[in-house]
Amino acid sequence: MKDENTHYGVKEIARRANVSIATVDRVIHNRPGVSEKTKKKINDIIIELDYQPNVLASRLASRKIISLAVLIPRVSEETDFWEAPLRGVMRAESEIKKYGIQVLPFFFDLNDKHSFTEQAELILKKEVQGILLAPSFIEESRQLITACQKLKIPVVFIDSNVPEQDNLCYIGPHLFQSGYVGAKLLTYRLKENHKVLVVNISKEKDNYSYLQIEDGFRSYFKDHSQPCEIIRIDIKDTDKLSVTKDLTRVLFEHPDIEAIFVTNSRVFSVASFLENAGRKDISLIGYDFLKENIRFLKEGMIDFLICHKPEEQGFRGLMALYQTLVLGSPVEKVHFMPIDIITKENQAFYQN
Amino acid sequence: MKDENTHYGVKEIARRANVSIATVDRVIHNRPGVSEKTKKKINDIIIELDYQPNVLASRLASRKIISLAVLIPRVSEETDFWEAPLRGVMRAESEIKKYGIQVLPFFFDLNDKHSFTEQAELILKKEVQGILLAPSFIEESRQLITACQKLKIPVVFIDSNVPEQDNLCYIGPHLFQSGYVGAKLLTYRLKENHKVLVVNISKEKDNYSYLQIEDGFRSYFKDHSQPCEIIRIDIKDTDKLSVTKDLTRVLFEHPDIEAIFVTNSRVFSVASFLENAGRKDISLIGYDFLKENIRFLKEGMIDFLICHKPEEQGFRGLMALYQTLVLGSPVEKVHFMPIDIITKENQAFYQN
DNA sequence: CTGAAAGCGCTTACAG
DNA sequence: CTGAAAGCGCTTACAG
Repeated sequence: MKDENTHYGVKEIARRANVSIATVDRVIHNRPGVSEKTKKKINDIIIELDYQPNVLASRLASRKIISLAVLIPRVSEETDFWEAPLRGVMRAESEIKKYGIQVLPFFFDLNDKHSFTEQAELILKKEVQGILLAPSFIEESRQLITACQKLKIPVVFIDSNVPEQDNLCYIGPHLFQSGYVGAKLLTYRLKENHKVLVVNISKEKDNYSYLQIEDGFRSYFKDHSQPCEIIRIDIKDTDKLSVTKDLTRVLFEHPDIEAIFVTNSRVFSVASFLENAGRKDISLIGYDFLKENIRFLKEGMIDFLICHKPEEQGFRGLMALYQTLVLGSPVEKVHFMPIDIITKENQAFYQN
Repeated sequence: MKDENTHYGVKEIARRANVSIATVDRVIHNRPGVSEKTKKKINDIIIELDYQPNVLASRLASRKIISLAVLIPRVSEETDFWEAPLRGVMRAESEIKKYGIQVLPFFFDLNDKHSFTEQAELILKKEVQGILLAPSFIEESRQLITACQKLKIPVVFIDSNVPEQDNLCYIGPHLFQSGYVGAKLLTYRLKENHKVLVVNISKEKDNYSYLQIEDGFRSYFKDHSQPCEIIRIDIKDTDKLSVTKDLTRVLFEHPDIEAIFVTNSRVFSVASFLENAGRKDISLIGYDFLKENIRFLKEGMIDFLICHKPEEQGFRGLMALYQTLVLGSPVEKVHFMPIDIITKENQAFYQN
């Protein structure tokens, strides 16, 4: 019953090379203590036979546990966004723990750079084999990555990218294009005066993600030479009071604003404001599949949510580490997530 | 180094039950030849220890190959829709073939019921352990499923469901809601007279899928008591001539139609017609991420495509079989796919 | 009805 | 620099 599927194993390689399988094993894993000559002989046979290691057997025999660190923002009362990537990570872990893989989660505070550095140091002490990272703080992330480079620890980015960095890969949104899509959706809701407001609500001064989003947003109008007046506002504090105060002011100055585009997941606080202000005439678009956002989406206060599959980012991020570390197969350097459009009507079936 | 992760195996069960591991194995797999007494004893220990079998070891030791049949429509020149599910199936196979799983693909002709029955019989002869099925022909599918029930072969449906059938699960769209979303999207493009055309292009008389879609589509307007005149047309042949003829007629009778909703993936032929007829003023919505559709989407002839992740349907469908057959873990009876909204702007990042 | 033993394709000490 | 042997947690004949 030998079909074309005949796979040769270490035994056959050893037989052909006239060595023991222990030596074959050494060559396969690049372990020292093999003469160049036998090494070459074995490698040639490996190529000739197109040897594919049996991951099952390998993981079964090796009682080593591979530890992967995950460093992402802590879920705060302010937003439950980071629940989703964590869920994805956990799902990945439960799928691959049978291969002896263990996940060590670390969390930092999005309002505190120091907590990031702190956790990063903790990770380095743990001697993990790979890291999944949300590089929210660019400089601090750069430092961590430099350290990992020296230790040859692969790092995967999710949610946002730090370009020109020697990481394993990035799995997340194409922010520019995402803003572009946002603009397109917004045009569906424009009526006469074509005046829109872009809102960025964030305490973090160093988060440049929204710049790319806003860039894409503005580009849409440029590309389509649509006459559209864009007002913008930065709300530097995330609490209800600040949001209310700032929005009240801008809407007083520009009562003819037709639509609002929020560059991140805090669109719910704008929705809440509009609801209280009785401005249901203003269309609203923002980001992310948060519980609060969905509530306003269902109520009709939010017209569209754009979403980049945060759960899948976590899942795929961890699987990318697994792929290099265990399977030794290559991973794509950049993997953009889809730009999902969520409305009241299709939200029930959305998969993060 | 014994943390809470201590997992007991067959050896420990055997030791505690004072039997050999062969007997434990018999009980685990419900194989005959064990006295009720020892069976009970072993089962009790299994429960007490919360025994989790090691799939790796199990698949490694068992040299049995599990064969799964896939029965889906053949990719025709008319449409490449079924490429995607097949791709998903292949991707699943390459992930799990290391567990000794083999996929046997079978194809039928969507214009020929007989070819379905023929292939179904071939599958039954092959003695496969599971079937992934696109139940395009309802009666014929029912027959196949009845046969599988007797043989205790699990069957997974994708793309469309056959309700009240004892299959393992359904993985596919919620058609009603999908039509509902289509209607919502269409309203974005409506201007004055609110007159829309619903087009169903299909040779198959027995495909009821579009009825559910149309139902959802109409329900949207009912729910929102929007004044909207809905014209409908059935185009019974898929060739260009028929489509042109029928559409020319209906647009002559109703020159004030503002938007067209096509209930399936043949929206490209309507787009092609509109382009040639110079009716770029008419908005167009349809289904599926086909090459031709994307071309028209990019050109702006199609406004929205709705898509239900056909590749993922194939992938998940096969994985569902793997889950029951190999892992023995339960699968959800119905798994609805997201209702994805594709526009010119986000199409580049869409993942089928 | 039950068990001893070999084997799946690897890895891991240990010995030389 | 290299090999013989035991073992990972199961399954599979085979023998009784």
